[in-house]
Amino acid sequence: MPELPEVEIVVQHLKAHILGATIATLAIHRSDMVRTGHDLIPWLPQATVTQVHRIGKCVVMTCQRSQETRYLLSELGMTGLWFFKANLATSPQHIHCQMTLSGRKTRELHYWNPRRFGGLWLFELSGLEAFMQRRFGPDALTITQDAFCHLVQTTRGQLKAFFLNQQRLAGIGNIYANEILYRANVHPDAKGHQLRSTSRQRLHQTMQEVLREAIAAGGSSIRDFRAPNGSKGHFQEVHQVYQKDDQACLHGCATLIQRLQKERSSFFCSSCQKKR
DNA sequence: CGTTGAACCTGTTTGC
DNA sequence: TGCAAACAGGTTCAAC
Repeated sequence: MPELPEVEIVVQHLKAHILGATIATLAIHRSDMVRTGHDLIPWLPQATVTQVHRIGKCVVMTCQRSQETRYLLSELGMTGLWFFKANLATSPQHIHCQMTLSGRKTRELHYWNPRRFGGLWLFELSGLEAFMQRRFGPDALTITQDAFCHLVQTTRGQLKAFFLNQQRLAGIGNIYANEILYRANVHPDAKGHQLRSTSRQRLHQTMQEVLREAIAAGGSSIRDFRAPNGSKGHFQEVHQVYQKDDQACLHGCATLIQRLQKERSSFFCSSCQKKR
């Protein structure tokens, strides 16, 4: 479910509500959701959350106790969310981790994830750095135009696949890949290295515009996505192509939006989106 | 090294 | 109505 804008919303809410809070208790209901660092679970109680930030589509909470620092990284997968109240989770049996907190108004945190894609990782600094290096390319929201254009130029495959590959560029998923390519007038099957320089630059500009607008709108709530307080995002209301197959292109041409492939489909306008 | 496609899981929607 | 198949925003891993 959550791509960069949704994870950013989750991080904003966590920052506002639990920064400076101390973890009082921690309960793991499904230990297989903890992918790495089981030995660090007993360390967490009495640690204070000193930082919350986003890496690609992951949420990282920095935890401090005495002079030691550890990191709780969570990946949300397709259906994962953090909630401030257990009753915000529509199926309580899929809450896999619960914390109680002290020192702030918000006293609970619940990790809910019905499909169980994603999970929790507990790291020391070296482990976190190795994980980041292995998994993530530069962040889509902050990458410079030059660095982005270089990535595109060195991509032999289709641009849609490039956007989904987190090792090349971190943060974009299927919704935003489709929306960005449409707004930039670039065909999803266009080969990266065949794109003209102006198209590469426009793609970078459009990508960051779309991401910023989506964050400002609270993200996209297609079916499950909710912020930790239960509120929905609104960016789905202005999606132009995602799941709009057979609807008229909004650029004013008479073409209908097409859908390519059954799963993780590309949605695009064959008149407006060019392969170069 | 870069790219592709199947596998992983549960819940909801679609179609017969 | 009931059941099965198709599909959903995610990553991983093997194979090319």
